[in-house]
Amino acid sequence: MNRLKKIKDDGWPAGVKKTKQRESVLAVLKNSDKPLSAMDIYSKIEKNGSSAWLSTVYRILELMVKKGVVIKTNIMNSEMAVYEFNRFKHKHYAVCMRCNKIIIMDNCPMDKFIPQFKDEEFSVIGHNIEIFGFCKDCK
Amino acid sequence: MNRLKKIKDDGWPAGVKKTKQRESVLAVLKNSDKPLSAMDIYSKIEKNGSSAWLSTVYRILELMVKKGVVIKTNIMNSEMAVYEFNRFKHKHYAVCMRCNKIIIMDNCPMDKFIPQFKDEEFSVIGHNIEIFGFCKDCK
DNA sequence: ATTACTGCAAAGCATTTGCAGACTG
DNA sequence: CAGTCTGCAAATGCTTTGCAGTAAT
Repeated sequence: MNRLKKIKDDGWPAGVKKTKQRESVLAVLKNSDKPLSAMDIYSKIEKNGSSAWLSTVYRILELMVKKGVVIKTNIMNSEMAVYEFNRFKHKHYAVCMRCNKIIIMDNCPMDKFIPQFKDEEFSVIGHNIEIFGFCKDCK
Repeated sequence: MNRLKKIKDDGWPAGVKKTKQRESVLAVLKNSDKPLSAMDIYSKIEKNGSSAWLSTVYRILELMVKKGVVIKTNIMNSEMAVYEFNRFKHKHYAVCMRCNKIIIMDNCPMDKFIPQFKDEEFSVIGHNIEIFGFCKDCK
């Protein structure tokens, strides 16, 4: 894995110029254990004393997703995408229907599951799973 | 189930006025075996010789979702929501990563699965599952 | 020096909202 | 006839794009 050094040992994607803004975005994502929206990332960068225009944040995120360093998701059909640092760990989230808290699920229902399709052949590459309900504070 | 007659025998939600536009929207959804976007629905209504302004379609969909007659989903993190008539059948979709074809999956990985959470209690209400890969025409 | 990246402004797209007139029960 | 729903227009919120100046290798 990682034989071609697509991602360098320090976690920086190969062939990508280092700039203050890019380092800020990646640092914010590395320091978070929850997925963040572009706006969240923008705010945290400002709070850290740095700066990066919102459109720049979007461009950086798009690049990092393409490089495989960052994962983009839409949680609970929200209109806002969230991004997280790719730690190459397989995981899923449970989302509280009242407070939107995100809880990491430790096991995966797809582990021993063979999907069955109606008529069609289909080669499975991956899956998204999202559980919803109420967290202990909300119910 | 349906003891309180929240949904009438003809499939119309109780206490909801019948209008030309609402009947058109629901008819389009009933006649489709795939989830449709608001725009799809709008186009199909026009094609049928009726009409309903796009914002009206959105308002009707929102109402029908609230009444439990329609299900809203965001497939493959697309920015566009899709809607389907609620046939009260539990199912999941597989989506082709190239042509976006939607294929219905016949079994559900959550059937015999007990989720485990890190630290937190969580009462599960439901789940979304989405499989992605390539359909037989695309690979 | 050359090429790529960012600030900034403005556009884009799906969806929502406000209002006055039209329609349903 | 009272109250709700719709057409229409305009606003919204997230995200993308174009361009000219700035910075990285």
